[in-house]
Amino acid sequence: MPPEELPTRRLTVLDCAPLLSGTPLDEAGADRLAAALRVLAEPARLRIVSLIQAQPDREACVCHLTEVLGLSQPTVSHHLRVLFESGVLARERRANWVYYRMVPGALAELRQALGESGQPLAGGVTRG
Amino acid sequence: MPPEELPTRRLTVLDCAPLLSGTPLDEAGADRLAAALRVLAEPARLRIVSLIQAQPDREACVCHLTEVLGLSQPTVSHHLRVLFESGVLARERRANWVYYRMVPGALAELRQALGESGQPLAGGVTRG
DNA sequence: TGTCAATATTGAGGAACTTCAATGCCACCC
DNA sequence: GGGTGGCATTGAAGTTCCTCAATATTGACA
Repeated sequence: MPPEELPTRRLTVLDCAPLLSGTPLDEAGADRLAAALRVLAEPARLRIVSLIQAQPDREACVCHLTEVLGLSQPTVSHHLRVLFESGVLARERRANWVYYRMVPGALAELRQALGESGQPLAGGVTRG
Repeated sequence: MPPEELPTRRLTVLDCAPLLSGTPLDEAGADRLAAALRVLAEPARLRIVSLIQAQPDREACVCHLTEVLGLSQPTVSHHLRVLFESGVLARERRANWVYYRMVPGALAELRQALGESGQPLAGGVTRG
């Protein structure tokens, strides 16, 4: 296995119409959006993203995350890989350590796909 | 562990207060948010929400959804149950048919949890 | 070159989930 | 009341996913 870093794959959620727009999702669009949501629909991965954002410099190394999460190092590495390959996190090696940080705009894409489309529905103003 | 500036000794998990300055998710919060995301992280359920929202009157009965989705009736019923019990959909029986429609604000809650522009993953989702 | 620390990968066990056939339940109509 | 149509539930098969032990890989350093 070559020691190269995997290329960052960006989310392609926005190729489909927002969830609450007038045009329904086709099968392919639903599959893509579901895959993007599945990346975050996991407690350990949510905590990883949250922990990274909570750092003063908005980045964290694997050892720190492993310590805080209380999971084994391979498990944390697995989740980081999922987050990296889905385009949520970026990584950079410095000496012995690998630092992960958020990819700007990755979550905003998901929020838009969930219906941030100017539709009046989700504003919560239509109550009673 | 990576080198830190001052103090020289590594902080333990309980000591690392400065590293967690942005109120990261605790375990329970991560579980709740992951459960809420898991409800939508499924192509069939995404299509159901999308199809309902695409109806002129913003509601659909099971038979119509079953027809469009190309899934068996028990499978569609199962997904509708998941969406209903998680608070995404509401249902109402009229004669022989059961109509499902969106619960206003259900998705807005999720979008907020994903970080309404700049505050990612803060706050909580109350539905499990 | 050899050793050590940090991270990645592999493989397996087990839990959770999707799906459908079969069946049960409920409302309507004769 | 009996029959029918629409929907819900049950049970099982197959798949996906999380997790960890074991192992491999990489970079730093003597």
